[in-house]
Amino acid sequence: MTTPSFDARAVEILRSIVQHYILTGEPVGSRAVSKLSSEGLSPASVRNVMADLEELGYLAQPHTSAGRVPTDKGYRQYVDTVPPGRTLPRGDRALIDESLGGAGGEMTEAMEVIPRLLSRLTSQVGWFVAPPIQATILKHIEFIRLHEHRVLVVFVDRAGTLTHKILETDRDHPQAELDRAGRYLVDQFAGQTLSDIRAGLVALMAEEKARFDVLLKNAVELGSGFLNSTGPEKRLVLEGASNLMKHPEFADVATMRSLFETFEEKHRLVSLLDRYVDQPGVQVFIGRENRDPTLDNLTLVVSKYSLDDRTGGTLGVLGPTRMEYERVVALVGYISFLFSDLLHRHDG
Amino acid sequence: MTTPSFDARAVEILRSIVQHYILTGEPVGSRAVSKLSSEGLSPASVRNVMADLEELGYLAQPHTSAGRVPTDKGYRQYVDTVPPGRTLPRGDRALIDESLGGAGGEMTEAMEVIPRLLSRLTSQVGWFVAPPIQATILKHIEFIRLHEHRVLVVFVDRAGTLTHKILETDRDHPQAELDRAGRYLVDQFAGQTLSDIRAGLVALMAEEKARFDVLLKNAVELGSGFLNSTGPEKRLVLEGASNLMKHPEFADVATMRSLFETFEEKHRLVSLLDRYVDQPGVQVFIGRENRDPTLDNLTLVVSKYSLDDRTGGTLGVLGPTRMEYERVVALVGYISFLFSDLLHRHDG
DNA sequence: TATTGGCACTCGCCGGCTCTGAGTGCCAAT
DNA sequence: ATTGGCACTCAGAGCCGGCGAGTGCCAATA
Repeated sequence: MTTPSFDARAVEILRSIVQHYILTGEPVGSRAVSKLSSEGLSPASVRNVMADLEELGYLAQPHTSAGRVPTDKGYRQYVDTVPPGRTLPRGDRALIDESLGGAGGEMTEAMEVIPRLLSRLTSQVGWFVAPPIQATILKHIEFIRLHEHRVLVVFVDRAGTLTHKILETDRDHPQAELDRAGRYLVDQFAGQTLSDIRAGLVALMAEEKARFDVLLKNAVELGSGFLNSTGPEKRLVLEGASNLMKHPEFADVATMRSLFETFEEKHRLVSLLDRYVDQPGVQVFIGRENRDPTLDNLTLVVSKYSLDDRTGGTLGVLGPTRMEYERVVALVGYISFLFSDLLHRHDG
Repeated sequence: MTTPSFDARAVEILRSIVQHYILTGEPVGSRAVSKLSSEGLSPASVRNVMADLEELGYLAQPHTSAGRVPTDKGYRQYVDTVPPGRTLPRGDRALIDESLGGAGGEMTEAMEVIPRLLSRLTSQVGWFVAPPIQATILKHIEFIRLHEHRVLVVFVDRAGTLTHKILETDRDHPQAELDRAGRYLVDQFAGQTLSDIRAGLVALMAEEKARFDVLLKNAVELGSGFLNSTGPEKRLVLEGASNLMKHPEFADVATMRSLFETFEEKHRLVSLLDRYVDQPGVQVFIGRENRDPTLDNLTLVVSKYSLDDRTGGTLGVLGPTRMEYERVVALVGYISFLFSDLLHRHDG
């Protein structure tokens, strides 16, 4: 008994099988590989190699009398060896340039446009995660009186993210006072991150209270009220979930349902996706490689975009493990590059 | 041959069948009805009545050897004759009061809280449509400079709806100028509806241009820029779509998919739901009664909430035709009542 | 020694068959 | 008018057998 080999020919055959399977969705038999593969190998030879590949865990058989299907490990090998070069089709590139051409690199806009774009191009789920709110840099803050004890806080950061929140206040603040408070905070803190501002506010409040004039005191109180209630995360936008139902691998309603339930719990997804914000380049997580069991049959393609040296967010695609890896990776990479560029160009 | 009868007993039997079917989801046979029904009728007698009810279109048989199932018409009869009284369970009411108790009757908040509440209570799709933007009354408008030619407009109406939009401008406006423009518009137009404001702006612009000072001119231009691009509708929020997959009637993936695609085209749904904004009370549209073919197997429960005498929006539930009509109608009615009340109380 | 043609074998899928049981429609008896 | 009785219908589950794609293995080959 010899140990199974994983030589150049095996790699080539694996590549051929993965490509064919991605294309058709049908298990690939030795006959098909023999015809497709450039090297003129007979089905019997191919079978030997395939048996080895299966033993090594790159392929699996749905059942004895069927062809082979790539495993997660098989896909992994494939994406790792595929040249990361210029694999972006012309048409795709044109569409992206057009869609993002009019955009000005603001987060508010990107959160709508980018997931939709990704979803359309790939027929899968496109997603976008905005940077965490603590990392954003104050551009503008505004307090608007709603009723006696309720104030609407509108916060805009330098990247064009819009956040808002309703604050319950102890006493009634007239609008004029709120306007002054907003202006004071902007004068004092514009250009700083929320965590800096939080620190600054704490420092101010630690100073002897008597020295505060009423205005300053109110501004500080309202500001810290906003900061202390970070609120539920609305940083994630998903688009095209129904696309997943097109794919035969999700014919099972039960799987589908648990997947959609996951989509509805956005905060869980956000914390999953935030893990990848520090890695450069386009990352691919295939099937089980995602730690989450609901994503077992899915591949996550992630790319970070950068806001400045320290911070950024992520965007990408979620789809069945059987996806057009080369194209999707190229798409996600290009879009995140373009968006980072937009952000930097307008960051003045 | 006699014409089929639809007397009191038939009504009673129909009611019994509908209730039983709602409960179990299984076709109901004559034996079951005979046991359940208060009148001690034998299965054979019940069969006669059921045959009549089928002939009249209130019932249908999935196949010859199965029990009966209510048709849309059968459900219609049922909801029309069910007493609209106090059918709201204690627990439901408590949960609603608690969830809405902390709320202040602002649209921004309602758009999050209400659909989720409806979805949780019914295990179906909860939805909420904000009033059309033209009907809202200006409370606050704010222009924030993003870059040379891009301005973020934030608009808040009296009911607490927050709208925003990015505007491309011909020239660069410094922030100070934008602040003045915002203040001018608020001073001039606060308390008016957008359509009034539009008319007012047109009137102002019609006046001899020379008489404008620069400030006023800019304010008017920016304001009308905002008004003229109403933008895509984000008035609708849906929650709990995955709940529908729980119901066996949607085991078919194809149906499911076209339904979810409909959910993603929100503007289409909005225009569907806006039709019902003028009718008072809770309305129920069963199956085909919704003109839309994708909603053939679904029931839409709608209630208007009122913002003021003239305007309001709608909220409700979407679920399979087999739903707990009494409870859902009571829920939707109570929530819309409570929310209208909140709106009026805070409208000062 | 690597490759290949041949061949027996496996097994999912499909169509057809039967059996079962729930439920019906109808009729004659009450 | 109601009801017991009875023949009838039909979906669904379970079983069989044929088919065909694809495999593993082995002996023949270059």
